[in-house]
Amino acid sequence: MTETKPRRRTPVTLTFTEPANCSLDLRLRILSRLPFFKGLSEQDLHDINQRCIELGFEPGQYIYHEGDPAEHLYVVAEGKVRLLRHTFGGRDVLLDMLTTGDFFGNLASQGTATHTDTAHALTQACILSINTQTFSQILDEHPKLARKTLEIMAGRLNDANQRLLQLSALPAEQRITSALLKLATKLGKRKGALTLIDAPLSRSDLAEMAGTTPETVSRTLSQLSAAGLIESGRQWVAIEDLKALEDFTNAQ
Amino acid sequence: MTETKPRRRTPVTLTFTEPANCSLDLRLRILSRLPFFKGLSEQDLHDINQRCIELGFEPGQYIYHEGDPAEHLYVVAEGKVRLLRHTFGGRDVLLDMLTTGDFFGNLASQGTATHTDTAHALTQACILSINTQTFSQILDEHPKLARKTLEIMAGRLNDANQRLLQLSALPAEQRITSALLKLATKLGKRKGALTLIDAPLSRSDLAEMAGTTPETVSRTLSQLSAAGLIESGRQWVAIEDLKALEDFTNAQ
DNA sequence: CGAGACGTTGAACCTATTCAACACTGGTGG
DNA sequence: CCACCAGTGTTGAATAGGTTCAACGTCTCG
Repeated sequence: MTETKPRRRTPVTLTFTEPANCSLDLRLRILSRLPFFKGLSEQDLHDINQRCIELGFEPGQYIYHEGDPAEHLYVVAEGKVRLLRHTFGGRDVLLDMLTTGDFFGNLASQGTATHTDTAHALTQACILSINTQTFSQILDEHPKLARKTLEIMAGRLNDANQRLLQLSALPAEQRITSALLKLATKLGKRKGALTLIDAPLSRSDLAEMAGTTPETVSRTLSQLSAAGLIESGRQWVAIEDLKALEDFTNAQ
Repeated sequence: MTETKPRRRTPVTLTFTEPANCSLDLRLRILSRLPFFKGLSEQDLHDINQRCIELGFEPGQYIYHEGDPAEHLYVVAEGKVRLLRHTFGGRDVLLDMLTTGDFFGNLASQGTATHTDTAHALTQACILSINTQTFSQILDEHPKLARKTLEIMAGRLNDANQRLLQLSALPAEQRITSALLKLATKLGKRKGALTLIDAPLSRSDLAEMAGTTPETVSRTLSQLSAAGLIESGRQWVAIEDLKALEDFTNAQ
């Protein structure tokens, strides 16, 4: 197991099971699998399904931009979506990496609203779209879903706060390993002894997550590789030893 | 108007109108004034009021600590509350400064949960406390309140994300002015031409908000004072020219 | 009045950024 | 099919911004 011999081609999954346009029936199956809608009855799901529009995106396409009018809630049915925000200086900050079952967009705010961030398809993606007002009605009709949504939002706020803590207190190295762990938890896929982060992931992406520069990420990953904690190549990172990386991140 | 002559004593309001224990009736009046409960009927408010316990805190007292079991939702009836998180290195990060009408604590998560942050009374404070389960029921009964809560959480997540952006992209100086503006919006009180941040506010508090050190805050405030943008003294800051400070923060 | 917390300022140091040069990969067009 | 080229990644050296450490001044409260 010599980590000095990285794979040639990316080990990241790039296949896509659904065609761009799914049938109502297929969508219903997708919906029923989403953790977000878990606990709802068949009837409820069918009801919600009929109120969705479904969109297909190619890698690199934008779903919406910061400042666009925000009239929809989106749910990832398949694929990965980058949620980011632009700085004045042209740099980007990666707020979240969304995968199957995650929602984004405008939840339920009244009146005219604009998107406060940008959604960007990282891979080919199938996205369900619900009008904000319609979703508001659905929430009113399903207190269970409302509470679930609230819990998810509370969880995201907690994550954001934790990241604030790290940005203001931890050195770059530990912010990077922390980002890796977060991604591994969310997108991790076992590949033998390794845990592969199953999304195309550049040094810049990691830099935007950890609040640093691609150069610093590159240097840090080199060190981590040398220490036998990770393996990485062009557009991919895999973790050798999750436990060791956690210990490293929480050290001090 | 010579800003080289700071006030001797703090101009911050330290009076407290309510005694430690308020009557049910008085509490009802407080509740009806809270923006959080706006739009609910008299009957609903009365109903909620009866399910609240009310607590009094002295300045410096802790309401709960990170890691404590989280069984309650709290609402600030009066006073200021600091919401913070500890780092491993002993440093603190100030997540939010709460004032009348703001809620904090555990919203509605199922099962046993622990607090992920620490709540600390900055001034004398009157806090209403509702059992998490009870509040869950209230949310189910009042979809309007549920949606309002969801909107507030969405707003806080947005704030946190904006702060993440600033921490990773802006220099310390602009993060500090940004923190000042945020505080001025939330706790600002007109004092003639000045906008006073109406809470006891040390250099350390600002440092914990802006992700920097008390020394850097001190240096920066000195510069801002010299530039005629703010006035400050021991435990207080007032803004001379809000517009100019905004321009400064958003420059570049 | 004295003690301790808070605030200011200076100087040395250090981490991470910036700028730059170069290497590798993969896809495209001749 | 191969050569080229743009995007991506690596590494080095100089730089700058902020932290850290330290000393001192000032305010507040008991």
